Amino acid sequence: MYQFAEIEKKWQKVWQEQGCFKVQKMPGRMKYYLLEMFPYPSGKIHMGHVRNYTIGDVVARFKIMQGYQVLHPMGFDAFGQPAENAAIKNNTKPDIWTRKCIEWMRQELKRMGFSYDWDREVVTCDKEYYRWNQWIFLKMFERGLAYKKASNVNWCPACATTLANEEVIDGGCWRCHTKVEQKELEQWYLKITEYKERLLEDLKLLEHWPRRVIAMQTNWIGKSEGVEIYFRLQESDKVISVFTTRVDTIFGATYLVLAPEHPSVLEIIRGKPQEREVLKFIDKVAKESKAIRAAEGVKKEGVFTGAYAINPVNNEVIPIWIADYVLMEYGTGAIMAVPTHDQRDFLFAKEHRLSMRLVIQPKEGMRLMPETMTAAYEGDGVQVNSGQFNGLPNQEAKQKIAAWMQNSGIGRIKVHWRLRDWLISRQRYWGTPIPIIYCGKCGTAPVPYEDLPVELPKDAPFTGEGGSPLSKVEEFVNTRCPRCKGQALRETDTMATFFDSSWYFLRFCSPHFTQLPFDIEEARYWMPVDQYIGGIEHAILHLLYARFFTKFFKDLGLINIDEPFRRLLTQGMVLKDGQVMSKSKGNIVDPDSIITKYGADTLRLFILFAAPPETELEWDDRGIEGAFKFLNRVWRIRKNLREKADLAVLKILHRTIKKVTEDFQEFKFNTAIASLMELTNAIYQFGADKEVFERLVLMLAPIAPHLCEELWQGLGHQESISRESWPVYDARFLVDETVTIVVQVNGKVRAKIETPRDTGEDRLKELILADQKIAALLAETPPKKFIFVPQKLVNIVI
RNA sequence: GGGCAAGUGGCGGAAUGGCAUACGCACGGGACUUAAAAUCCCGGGUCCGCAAGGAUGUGAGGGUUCGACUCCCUCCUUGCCCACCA
Repeated sequence: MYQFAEIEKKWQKVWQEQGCFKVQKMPGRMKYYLLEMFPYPSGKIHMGHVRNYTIGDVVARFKIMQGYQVLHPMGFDAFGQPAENAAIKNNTKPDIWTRKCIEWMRQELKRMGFSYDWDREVVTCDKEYYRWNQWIFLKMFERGLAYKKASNVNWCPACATTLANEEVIDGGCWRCHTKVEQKELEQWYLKITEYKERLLEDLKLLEHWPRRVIAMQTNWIGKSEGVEIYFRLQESDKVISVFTTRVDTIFGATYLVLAPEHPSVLEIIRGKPQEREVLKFIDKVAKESKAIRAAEGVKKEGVFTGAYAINPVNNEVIPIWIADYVLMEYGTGAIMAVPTHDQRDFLFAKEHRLSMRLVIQPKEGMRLMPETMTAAYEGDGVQVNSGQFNGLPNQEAKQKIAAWMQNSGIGRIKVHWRLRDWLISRQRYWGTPIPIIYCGKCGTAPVPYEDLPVELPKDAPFTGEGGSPLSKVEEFVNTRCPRCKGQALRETDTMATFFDSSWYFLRFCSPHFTQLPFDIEEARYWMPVDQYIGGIEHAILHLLYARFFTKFFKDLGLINIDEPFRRLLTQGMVLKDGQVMSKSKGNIVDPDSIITKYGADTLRLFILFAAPPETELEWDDRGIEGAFKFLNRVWRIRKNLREKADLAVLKILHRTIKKVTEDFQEFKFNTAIASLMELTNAIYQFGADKEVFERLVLMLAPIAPHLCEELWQGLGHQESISRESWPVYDARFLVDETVTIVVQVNGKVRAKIETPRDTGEDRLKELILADQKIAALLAETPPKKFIFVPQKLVNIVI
């Protein structure tokens, strides 16, 4: 058994003392920026971190050996609510608690042997970092991209703070799952919608992103093309606009439905007999939160308003209803209902006995009739009951109707987006103060750049409930107006922490730069990130925000790239007994205890070997034993080297170099390790000389760096193995003089014959027919056809 | 309801049009040992057979092909994301 504890400690010290992984830009040399999503400093690393960072570390070390300048930094996403909660619980301060956690985590990361340039560490709660959050905010404010508005916002009562749309999951808070309420508040927003076209369009540039992440972002941005249609009221000139993506069904609109919150509702019902009933219904819906409205799903309640509108395409008079299934947040808050071709409208119409008209007849199958339909027909077909558009395929009619409506002024072709502006105000203490001052005389004023940072006070009386903690710190709140120098008040909300992580990858390029968020020259060299690695849970929020910030920096002229992350790898989760490791399930395996028992190299090896990076990984205590056994097996080779290696082993060696190099490039670590194991098995069978063994050690080094450093030194080398060149294969060893030809009869393997490589088809045929087994099979039924796959296979059809 | 993945031995997984189950775990056998552990070597899809060998086999059913885990169609199951989105 090799002494992993000693060896690992020894080499970690050497790496640190020699500054092995410090990196500087070197113009003219190929760079490689490898980034793993930085952690929230919870205090302990978990297997998810181990997996994420091990994958990254292997790639970083591999690229260094291939001769790249590799930027591989690490930092801490240190602001956020858990620090406040922990501080309350442990009767300490978020600052102290966070710094202690960072200290522990840094030690654990070092114990894993990761090749970070620790000189570049970035901690977001340092004022040298968050001052640039404030700087960025002010730049956005100047350009109208940061603005304050009052609106109904998502409010988590447990966290006592607002939430972005992106942070509401199934109607609950993304962090504590408490039911989210709606609250009218004045809050700061970032105008991400200004960038919606580019955020959508540039997804096309991301060829090396997982398709599903692209799909999720596309979905989230939610572009839909349709027509806004103007319906005039029967009794006045007032107009109700509706948005539809199915303008081909406009002739089938038999009523309108407004959201209960629609601003026109009160006017429409005024003085009507239905007024009282409608008000009652609105009141009832208002009490229900959005989450409940969505959750109850199928139930579609509504009432008639007593008013009528005119369908502009055929001047038909149709009733106006209000219903809870129409949402004010989407479209215009009003819809045209086409019960025959929309399932929700169909259910509602059946329930309230509203009329239906078929306008699209399927091309094949039964002819539909509204009276006998049991569900809406949402597929394609041919227009009927649609005036001059009758007989057209509906997809074609869609284009023509839209153009016609636009020309006659009864509608307008319009694009609707689902993406909303990003709410960044948080009523919490542990975050970046928003650099804004309110003056009674001058109004809202940005903090002058020279006054940055607006420092977060060390002390604030926070309890986790009621209002922004900073509002209670008088020396923070009270200030002077930058314009009139009179008494003024500071903004007391802090920024959402997703702001911090939206540009940290740029800060890593020049972490100590004092003139700007980052040094333009450094960023020009290092950016974009060549490979980004992290969890799928950030597929929307973080990655969308980071893309937004990058485009903003481009507009500021600070960088000249459109997208921050060239390639993205989303690693799978680590499971135990088929479930995600979690405290509540009690199935956590602590990386620390594994390192103590087997060493970091074994842990690294196992986590790469057990599954491909993108799939879920099932933790297996016995599997880790196997990984440990393999490393010991490699360790023992050093004592049994021969003078000269067997040709068989050389062939396998060169095949392995080819395979491992290719696999590393594609992040197929599990199969790369499998071939290293095969090579090891071959060495046990045939023996190896020093050169063969050295190349095995070089290939294993990115995976098990400590063990390989020790072996490398033992083989007589002075330099760290991490700076050695990656081995190259010699193609001459890959070619054999003879090949094994698989002989199939009707697709079934019946024989294998060994022949010289260059055997011609005629000669091969002779050899095959001479084979006893094949001859026996062909005796009864003569062959119809021979199919030759050169140097591989022959299939005989009989 | 929409979108995207995935389904292969007892288990993790390999093979993406050409020998299904590489590599590892677990299991069985052997060597070494007084013995055990460790180590080294060998064997394992399933069914029939002492064996040689044969049949069968990648969620189910169909198709394309000389040949399909791989491509196409239908269905089932599981996971993830979005969702009264008009």
